[in-house]
Amino acid sequence: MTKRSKSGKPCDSTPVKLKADPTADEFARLAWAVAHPARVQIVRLLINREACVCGEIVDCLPLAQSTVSQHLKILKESGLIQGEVDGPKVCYCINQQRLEQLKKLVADL
Amino acid sequence: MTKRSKSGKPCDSTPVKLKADPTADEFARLAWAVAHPARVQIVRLLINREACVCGEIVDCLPLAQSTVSQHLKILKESGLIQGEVDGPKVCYCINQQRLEQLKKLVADL
DNA sequence: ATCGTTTATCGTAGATGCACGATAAAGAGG
DNA sequence: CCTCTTTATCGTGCATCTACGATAAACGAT
Repeated sequence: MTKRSKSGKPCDSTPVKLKADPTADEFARLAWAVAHPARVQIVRLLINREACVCGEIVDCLPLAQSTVSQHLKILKESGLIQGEVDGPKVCYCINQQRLEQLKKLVADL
Repeated sequence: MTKRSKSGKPCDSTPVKLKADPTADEFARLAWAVAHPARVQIVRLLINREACVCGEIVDCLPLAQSTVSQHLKILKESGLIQGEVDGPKVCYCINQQRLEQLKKLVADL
């Protein structure tokens, strides 16, 4: 039942159910954040600092302002980006730490 | 005239919309494939075990066989895994090339 | 205070995802 | 032939995503 170091079988058929893996959940959460073309483009825009204010991002995408705002909210909830209020505008930027976490999770696959 | 004239052709700047980015679409496609905890676990399982028949994967997850089969189908359609028929069973394995593509896309963010 | 700008949220409609059980399809073996 | 095993697919219910326009909220400027 516990981990065993069998040395013979190439395909160990230990019938162990994978428990709810917090790492898998976190992975899925981050992956899901960038699982839409618009969100990928937003993330890239912010990484390259080609845009940061919400309005600029809206102008770069062929989507309505409300739709972009929804995508920004999803990205913000995932932790990948964060917004800072600047007067009536909101300036978004990448959360580098979170981005690195995503990169590490994928690289360690 | 709150809106920019569209009937006439002023030389005013058209906002630079991002063209449909095939890379972003591809990125989103691959990210979507691993945007669910069960699929993350399946991918990890296949990476660590080299190959597994469908039944073993089902035994490892707290999901119905039909549900697992759906997840396998999604992963297969993304190209991340591939299945090989072996008698009545189907042996799944990672598509290393596709996995590397995902890693590169994320690493190059 | 009022106006104009900027952004978030609401409400809605259609599409899709996810889970399950039931059933079909394919092959091995008696 | 029939039966068992294994996997894929079907059908369904429920939830969520995605898109939009309309509206609210926050803020600077007049």
